[in-house]
Amino acid sequence: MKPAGTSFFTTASPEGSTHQVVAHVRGLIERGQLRPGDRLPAERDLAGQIGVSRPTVRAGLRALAAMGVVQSRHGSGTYIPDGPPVLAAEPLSFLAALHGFTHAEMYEARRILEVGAAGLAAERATPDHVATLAEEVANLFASLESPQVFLVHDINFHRAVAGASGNPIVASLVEMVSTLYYERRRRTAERAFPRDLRDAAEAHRRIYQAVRAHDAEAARTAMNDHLLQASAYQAQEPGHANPQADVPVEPAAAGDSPAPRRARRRRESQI
Amino acid sequence: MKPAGTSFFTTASPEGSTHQVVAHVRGLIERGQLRPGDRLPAERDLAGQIGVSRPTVRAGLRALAAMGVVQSRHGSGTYIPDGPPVLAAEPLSFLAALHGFTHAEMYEARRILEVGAAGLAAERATPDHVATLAEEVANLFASLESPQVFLVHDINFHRAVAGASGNPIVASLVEMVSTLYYERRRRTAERAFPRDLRDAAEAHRRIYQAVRAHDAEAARTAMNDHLLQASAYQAQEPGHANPQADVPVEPAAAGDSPAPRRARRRRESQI
DNA sequence: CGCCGCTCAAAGGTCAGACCACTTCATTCC
DNA sequence: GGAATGAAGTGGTCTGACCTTTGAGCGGCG
Repeated sequence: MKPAGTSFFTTASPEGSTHQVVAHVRGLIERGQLRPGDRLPAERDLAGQIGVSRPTVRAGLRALAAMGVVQSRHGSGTYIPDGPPVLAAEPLSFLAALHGFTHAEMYEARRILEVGAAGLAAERATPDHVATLAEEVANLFASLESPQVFLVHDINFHRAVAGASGNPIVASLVEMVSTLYYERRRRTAERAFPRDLRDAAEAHRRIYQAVRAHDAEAARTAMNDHLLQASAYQAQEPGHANPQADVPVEPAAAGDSPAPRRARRRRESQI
Repeated sequence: MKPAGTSFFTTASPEGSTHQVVAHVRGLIERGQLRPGDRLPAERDLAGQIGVSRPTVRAGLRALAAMGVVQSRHGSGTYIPDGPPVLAAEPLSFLAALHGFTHAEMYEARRILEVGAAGLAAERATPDHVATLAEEVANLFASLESPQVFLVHDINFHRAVAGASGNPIVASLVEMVSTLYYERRRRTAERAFPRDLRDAAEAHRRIYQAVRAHDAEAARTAMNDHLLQASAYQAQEPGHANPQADVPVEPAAAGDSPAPRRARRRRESQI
């Protein structure tokens, strides 16, 4: 039996030592010693404070960075992001790739969130919010000739609605889900006809009017109709026109994949 | 190999070397070589494949683990979680701590999601789903005397509704948001009166009936009413009766001398 | 006097090698 | 045949070093 000298009471913590780092940072946040925009102590200092080595600190910070809690700047330090609350979209993106989420499902999730947000926005939008929405509607009508610019204001409008909901959690969720297909929309937007853009602009205007009138039910309906139509429009788009062509190639010849044996098929992927 | 020093464009990657690891794993996932339940190559092998050192691989895997994409088991390997898609709740929890999300906001976000999920469930629930819901309703009525057991079935019921929506993204979001206050509910549940539990069980039964009848509008309304009432019930609860006690005293806390040890006495601010 | 460029400390990023802790499974011994 | 035992294999952590980037201070040049 090897005595293993260093195991006196080192790993006495219930969880991994790296978890201590996350917990420590969490503690700093919860007791208000660390707020958005602040800089964390240097890794070497943090290691001394917590009582672990720097690699362990780095592991914890890496995890926090992946969650979007912190953000490292090479040569400068590690900071807590400033600005409005943001949830990282990458986890959802991975989940989509892993489980083969469909476009329809993503649009549906977005619809639920944005319809709810629109309802809240109608109930609580401040004059400032209303003004922002009005401006973006105007921008939409002003950019019917330029799909790329139109898309920017489209995104801005939906973001503004989420912001007008007054609920930062809802806004974060909307943003996270929306991020998933902005990339895709950027491609389809190029082929949009001005007439379609005009229809979309009109739909946004109806949403805006309902919010301005503080008519929650109308706002919800308008947002729902708008997203249903947008979903249908995207569904008939080419690009992913392989409804059942889900056979993902699988280079069976290559024998360099020793691990997975079974060849179960899964649903269409690609987010 | 590389004599370090001035890179002769070795690191052809635009981003940090650790990002390569994440991208590599993502590639494996997207080309179907890595699916839920599979085990990733060992860290040492992965390091060789990608061409980076093990610490770098570990950093990337740590990030993926924080996102919930992978899951390490000491001594066994790193796996891709099996089962239904799950979004990590920790990022949202940190965001709540950082920006001081209120309970009302969280309940509101949950309400939006679950009301939408209930509507979808009413449209698409299979007989199996309906049966599961019926069973959980029965369990609720059977556990009116035991708040702890009641809570378990309460959670199960809402999870089942989310699952019956047929949309895994919505289910993931519901789960993520719900996780935030299960902890809290566990504490308040202890003080619940049987009469309150009976009311709650009745509310669940109404939701179930609407889903079984495939009446989406009724399901939405029933879920909305239920969550509004639950929110009001929690709002009048004591426990977090420190509305403005979020001033975390002064940092007079003696420095962290050697090791924090078991200082589990942390204040559970919101959550 | 003032602006520009240089220098250097600080901080994050990466690498290398080693050892420990845990799992797993095949072997061996009752 | 079943249980104890041992050896690989794998993630977890540590030590220590070096590089790259950043940013601010400082000195030279105009």
